Amino acid sequence: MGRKRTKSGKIRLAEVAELAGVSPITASRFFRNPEALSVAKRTRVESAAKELGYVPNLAARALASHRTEVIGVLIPSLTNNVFSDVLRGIYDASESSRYSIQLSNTRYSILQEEKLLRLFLAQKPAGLIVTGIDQTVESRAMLEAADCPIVQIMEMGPNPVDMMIGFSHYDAARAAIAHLFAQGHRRIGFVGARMDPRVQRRLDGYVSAMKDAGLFEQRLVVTTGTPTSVTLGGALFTDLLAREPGMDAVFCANDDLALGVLFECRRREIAIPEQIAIVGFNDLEFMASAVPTLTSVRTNRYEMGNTAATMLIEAIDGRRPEHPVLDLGFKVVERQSSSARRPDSRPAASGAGAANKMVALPSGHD
Amino acid sequence: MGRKRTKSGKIRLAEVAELAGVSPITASRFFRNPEALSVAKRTRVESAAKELGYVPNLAARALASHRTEVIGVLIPSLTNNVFSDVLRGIYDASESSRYSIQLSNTRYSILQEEKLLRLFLAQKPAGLIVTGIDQTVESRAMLEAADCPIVQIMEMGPNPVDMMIGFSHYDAARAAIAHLFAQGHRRIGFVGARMDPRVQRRLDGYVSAMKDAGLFEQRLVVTTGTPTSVTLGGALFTDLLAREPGMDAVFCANDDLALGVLFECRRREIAIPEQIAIVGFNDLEFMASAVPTLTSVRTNRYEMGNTAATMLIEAIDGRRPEHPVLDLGFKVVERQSSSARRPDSRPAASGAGAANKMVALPSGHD
DNA sequence: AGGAACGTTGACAGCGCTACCAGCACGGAC
DNA sequence: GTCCGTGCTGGTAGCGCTGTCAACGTTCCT
Repeated sequence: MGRKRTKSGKIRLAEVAELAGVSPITASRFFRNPEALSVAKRTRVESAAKELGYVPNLAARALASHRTEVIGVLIPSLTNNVFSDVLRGIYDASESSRYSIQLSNTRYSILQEEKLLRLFLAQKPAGLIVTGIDQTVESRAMLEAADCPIVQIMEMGPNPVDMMIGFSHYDAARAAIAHLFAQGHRRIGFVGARMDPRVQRRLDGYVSAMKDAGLFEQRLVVTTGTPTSVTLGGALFTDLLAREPGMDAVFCANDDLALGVLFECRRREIAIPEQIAIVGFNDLEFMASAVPTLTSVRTNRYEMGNTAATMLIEAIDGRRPEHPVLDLGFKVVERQSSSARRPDSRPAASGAGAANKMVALPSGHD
Repeated sequence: MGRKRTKSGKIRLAEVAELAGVSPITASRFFRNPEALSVAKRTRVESAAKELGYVPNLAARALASHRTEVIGVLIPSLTNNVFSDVLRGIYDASESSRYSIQLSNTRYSILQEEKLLRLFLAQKPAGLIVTGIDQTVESRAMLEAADCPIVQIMEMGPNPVDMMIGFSHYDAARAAIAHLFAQGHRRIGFVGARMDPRVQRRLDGYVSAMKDAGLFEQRLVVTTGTPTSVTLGGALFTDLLAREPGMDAVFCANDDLALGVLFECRRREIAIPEQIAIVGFNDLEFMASAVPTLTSVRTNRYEMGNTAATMLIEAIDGRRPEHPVLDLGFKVVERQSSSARRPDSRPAASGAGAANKMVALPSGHD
């Protein structure tokens, strides 16, 4: 195992400059703004750097320039599939840039978020990506005072701190309920877990759609603060069924819960969608593969992360994006679990997705 | 220009020292090794720092000390559920320390890994967590020359670079097959996707177990390099079934594939486990909730990440862990999908996990 | 009592890089 | 021919912190 070799052997900018026959500051400029050098010196520095295998010391750079090349990302969960897709988008976009990602997990606590935000800001990040629009007053003030670009992701809201990319969870839920109405369902239950602000807004959308139709009843709603899981979906559905045996559809706040409901129905020999229709949220990959295939609301998670990071990097580099506030919308993907038609009990083996029908709905701003 | 006030009135260590009536270096020591100060000065510096709201400048610290407080983590995927659990463990362990996590995604490419490793090492990380034991020769050399502690995670191997925590994928696969043998199954298929080194070793374990029993046949194995998914599980199973209609069990290299097989069986009205038994790998949460509940090999992912980070931090701080090489083992969790008993078709609603039977197997080193 | 041993503290000198501004050569405008 | 702008280059002076090591005061031993 290697031990204590230190500065010795390390190539510094000065060495590169010497080999290239220029001053250190000129060499420095080469790495930050090559255009500013004459072509001759540019090539000399370039080949000197390559020859010596020069790697800049980021700490020294940060110290001297009062700037870092770190993008801070605050997300509420590392386990949730939703965020892993978003993160993948962010990392993919950052890879081709010179910025690196610093990730922190708020665990769905805005107090924790505030703490982490303070920590980030102290390090003068190049940019920041934060989840949602429900920061503490203090966090909000820090964000507004920050001298770096900021992107809020996952949802839309009235007062963006800076840039914003997401969709309306409220509208998405309303669209899901509208779809169920269109299929003739009336007694529609709601199942939700870990009621974070976005799940809450889905519930709000559900409630408003049901009220509009004069069909809302409190007992149709079952929620819990517990983290979501497939098993929990089954348990909550069991509760719901006990309260409201006449229910003819369930809207689940996410796909894990929907899968849990599916399995619970199977256990109870409840026919889907004949007796009960199911609609999930997010459209994770397995929804198209389940038996019966499960209707869900598709959200553009990878694209959201990717676009957010791309926008942020552009803004950092001084090219403000044309649309700093972007609604990525959603799609209600209709599948067997909420189809009025009796689902074919023997579809082609690989045809799980064959019955998909897209219902695209741009999410409007309220 | 002279002594300009630092922009944004940033509090420096010197200010804290002045207010506390000590020298800057003493104040500095307070933050690195409070024990070295007398109690009187310690409290003075502490209150001065709090009063001024001092936040250390990490770039300056890194520059002066030739050291950073960054732990580099190299993982092959951001989407895979397996790694999100590991990551959660790592982040949880790092939160109570002063170290921050720098995450990079190798996308299952050891060449990409080598590139990222070089990048990390140039920044003198405090420690490194790398996935697996299959690095390039060059990467291996860099790791061995690195002057920071290193933990290899996810599996066990003969020549740890430094520390190592994982389990034997080979043994785990053999245990899964042994379980199926014990249930009377003989024609056991293998379904695998994205054949990374660890999946490959599961396949090796399967092959050896089958050969030991004189039951191996190449046509029982279906694999692909494509990324894994539930849908893919169904498709691969379809292939397998076409080749080997007499198959009586399937061992899936991961749980997503197993779920896909479950759905495909449902589509084809194949009874589980009467006609075909299913065993998955990883024991994700939904396995206990499916209908029928699905047997899987439980791996300790969160614990692996958490222990790896904890061990690493201890090593960085000079307290080398007692067991630098740790086998976390695995458990074959037997459920309905591979139970010789006819599964109860109406278990208690919430009793999905009631039929679980643990078969603990420590994974030995070959 | 004298001295060694220990614990605590501070002065100094950078770490490797970049901000700032001055200086230089060149060419076009007058 | 002079002036001045432009483009490029380099010198100076730190950025905020810590490694090193010497110097100090105290305690404990002989």
